Amino acid sequence: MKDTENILSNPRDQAEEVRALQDTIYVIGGKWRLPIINSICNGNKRFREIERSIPGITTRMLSRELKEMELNKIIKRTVYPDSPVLVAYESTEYCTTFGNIILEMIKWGIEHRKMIIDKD
Amino acid sequence: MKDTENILSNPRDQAEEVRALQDTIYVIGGKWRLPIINSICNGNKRFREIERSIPGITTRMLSRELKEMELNKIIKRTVYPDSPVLVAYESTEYCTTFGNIILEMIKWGIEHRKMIIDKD
DNA sequence: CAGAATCCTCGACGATACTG
DNA sequence: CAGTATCGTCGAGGATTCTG
Repeated sequence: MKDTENILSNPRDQAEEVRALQDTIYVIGGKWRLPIINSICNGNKRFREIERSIPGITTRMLSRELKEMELNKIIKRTVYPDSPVLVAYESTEYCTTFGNIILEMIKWGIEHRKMIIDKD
Repeated sequence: MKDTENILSNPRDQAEEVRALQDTIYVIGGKWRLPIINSICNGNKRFREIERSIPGITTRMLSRELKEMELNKIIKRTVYPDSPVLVAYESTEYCTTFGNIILEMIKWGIEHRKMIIDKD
């Protein structure tokens, strides 16, 4: 099984990797999923709080995404029926599995910004 | 500066992180960027070769993305003017900076698929 | 082989206003 | 506060055909 000429993993592995990559992109695709997950993982719980923590997002998009993410068990939504309606969003275990991806993306974004500045 | 009640980093850091995250999403957003980068980093060089390595992509999208990624110095395009036109795409250093993100996303995708199977 | 040209669809996303 | 309801746009992406 030696294949010194080819550094690459075999075609089957490659095919599996592309699929895995595409699956992931499908799940966390779009502009808002990851920022929302990140915000909630950072401890933001209230709707307006999350909203304010993500530049550019609208209530409509936040509402939509939260709803679907709740269905997919990515987050947990709890209503406390006190006087002023209180709702809290919290991360689930599932939610935390995105941690490394988010970390790497934040790292990249910071490095990228440095690069841009250096170039000017 | 002790703040034992708050595990979170301070608001300024959080704001920077969201921005970084959004920057990254902007750069690698869409269905095709990362799969293409991945394919090229895996050693695929020819147009049809890359195309075949990415399930679902059309020549139109591949063409569009490659063109823009060349402009952004994410990849390098070389034409060898031999008898049958030969073109080779190669990764640049810049291209490799996405490595960790892609790796984490592949990991996640593979784990995710396992989960789905176990649940059935 | 390596694409360009065309035409088209549809859904992600935005803006704004309103509700309990 | 925590959303819902409407309306609208625009561009990512798809399907197909054609070219050197």
